[in-house]
Amino acid sequence: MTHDVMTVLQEHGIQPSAQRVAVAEYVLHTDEHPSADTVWKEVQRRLPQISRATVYNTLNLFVEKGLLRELEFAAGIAVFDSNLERHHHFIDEDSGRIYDLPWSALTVSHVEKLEGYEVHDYQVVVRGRRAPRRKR
Amino acid sequence: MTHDVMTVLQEHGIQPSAQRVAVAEYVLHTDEHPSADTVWKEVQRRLPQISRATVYNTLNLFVEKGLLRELEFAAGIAVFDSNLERHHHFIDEDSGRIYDLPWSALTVSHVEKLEGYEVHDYQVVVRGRRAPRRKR
DNA sequence: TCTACGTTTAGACGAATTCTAAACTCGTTC
DNA sequence: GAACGAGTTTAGAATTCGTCTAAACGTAGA
Repeated sequence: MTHDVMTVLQEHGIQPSAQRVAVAEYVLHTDEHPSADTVWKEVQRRLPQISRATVYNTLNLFVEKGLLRELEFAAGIAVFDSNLERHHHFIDEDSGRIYDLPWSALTVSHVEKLEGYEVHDYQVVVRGRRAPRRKR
Repeated sequence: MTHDVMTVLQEHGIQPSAQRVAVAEYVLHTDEHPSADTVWKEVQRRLPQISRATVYNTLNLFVEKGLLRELEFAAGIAVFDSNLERHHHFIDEDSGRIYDLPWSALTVSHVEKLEGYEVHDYQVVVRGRRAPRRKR
């Protein structure tokens, strides 16, 4: 298991220190979606002396190296929307800006009958770049 | 314009103070999706003495009164995902927990040919409740 | 005018995250 | 094997976003 993780790190060009292995071990073997602080607390149970900064650095490194993804829609700050109609969202990867997409622009199938889930609402989050020279 | 906004506030049962009008004016007439702090900074340009707490209170009041929506996917904390395969997400409204939905569970149509946008990635974000008594 | 209630304010507070500078590790060179 | 240097980790300070508090303020109605 530990060995696996070391290989994965190396394959991504990450020097496998003890701390990084411990973080990777936790983060790659959970199907939860832990926050950075949760990762810190969990990893501390195995490696009590690990510092918070290391965990944050490591997670950011993993994201940078493609080992992990930061959840696209976890913006980190509260964002407000004066458009009360249902609509989807487009996130510009360059600027981080969020644009509205009309509800009718996209269609999602099967969403109401998801097995095991009671659906109250949904939307599509699209990421990319606003194409140049097009009227808005 | 100011008059418009005052009417809107009153229609939502909000006492229209100078500060609230200024916030409403900015927030209802932008198609950006400003963060609370951005709103504060913008409104300060018109009303330099306005305090941060007022802006936050006002925004929350507007959300409560249905004038504004807080963006559903702004989780407030960075969350990481070790599942690098494409997948959708389900957010449990009770617990705030995030679950993965297999990519094949949902289909989105028209997304690749969105006019004016260069699409790199997309996903569906579903909110609701996990249905009781179902195997995961 | 007086009262009462709602509103605004500055600043303290707290949580999440980043920054900084020093200390540590470890492989390489002399 | 001592000295070096690059990379890594550390504690704690700093920053940022957001909430809370208590006092001051404003204003509508008796």
